[in-house]
Amino acid sequence: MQEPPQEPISEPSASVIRAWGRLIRAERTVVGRIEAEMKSAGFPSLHWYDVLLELKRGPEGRLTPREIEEAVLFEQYNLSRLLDRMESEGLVRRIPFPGDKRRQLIEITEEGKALQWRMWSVYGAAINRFISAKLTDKEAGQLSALLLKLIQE
Amino acid sequence: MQEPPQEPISEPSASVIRAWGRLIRAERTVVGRIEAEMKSAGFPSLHWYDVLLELKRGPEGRLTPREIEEAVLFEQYNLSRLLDRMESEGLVRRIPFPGDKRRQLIEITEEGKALQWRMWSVYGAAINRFISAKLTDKEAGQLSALLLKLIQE
DNA sequence: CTGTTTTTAATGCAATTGCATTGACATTGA
DNA sequence: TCAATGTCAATGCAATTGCATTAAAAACAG
Repeated sequence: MQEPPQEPISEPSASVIRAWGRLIRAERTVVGRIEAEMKSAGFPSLHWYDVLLELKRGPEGRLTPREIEEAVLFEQYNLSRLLDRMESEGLVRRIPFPGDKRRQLIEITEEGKALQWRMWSVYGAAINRFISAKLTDKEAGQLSALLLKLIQE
Repeated sequence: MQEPPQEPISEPSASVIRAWGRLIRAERTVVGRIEAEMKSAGFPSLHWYDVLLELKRGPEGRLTPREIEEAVLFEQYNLSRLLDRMESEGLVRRIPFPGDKRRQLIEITEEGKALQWRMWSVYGAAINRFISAKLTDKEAGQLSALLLKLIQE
């Protein structure tokens, strides 16, 4: 078996590799802890919260699925089905998009707003416990700035 | 409907909330980009890579499932099934744990080592493109230090 | 010892996610 | 105008993940 000629690989630096590993690990750790709190308080997952919050912030509590998708970085098909479930729980409703029959508007219901509010009391407390307790405000600012660089472009 | 008396909620600070949002978003963004590269190069997901790398580092290329679990933060049942799939691809094998019939040792095969190596050439390049290109080494070090604080305790 | 508790890994079944495709409509360009 | 292309959302089906439980073995307590 003949190996194809190998490109010379320029290794990422040790500090970059370490940062990458920590990013993965920190995300899993903190999400895991917070999700566990949400679940034990009887709430659905943070994905539901993300959608509810985006909608609540949107004009008249409405966004198109595309807009939600971009805001929360879900796959189109996953969002489509998540909205099915949320609609069947009465948290959102689908309404026609004026002037374009392909699109639709997702509107948060009063029940949806109420759930977002109730979830926040647990979610905010969890963020305090798992983030505020670990970082000063200044450090949080530094972290934000660094992560922003990763997101950009 | 009578609301139960509400605890006074101490809101997380704006900078903490922003850092938290960015952590989620940065992780999704970078994982998404890197996973896409791995997939288009015909490789399995990074979860497979994580397991292969841990095993390769372990003594004689062997670890117990518990050890892997702790290293990569997967759920026990997910790891159990992931190992099934990896075993059926010939990447790892399960061998008895001497002196404890509950446990087992997972051993990476030559094929597993080869796959880890081939994946790294793509993975490392992706890390370069999506992280090294965005952060200096110094910034990567700062990021690591901040994320470490989140993981600890 | 022997019964109880704990640890380790697997598994049945439900829920979710991923992949590929489809259907409906809108937009573009000759 | 109308064919070709692009956009938006849904869906069939496979793969994976989550949840609850189980089985087997080890550790522990009296």
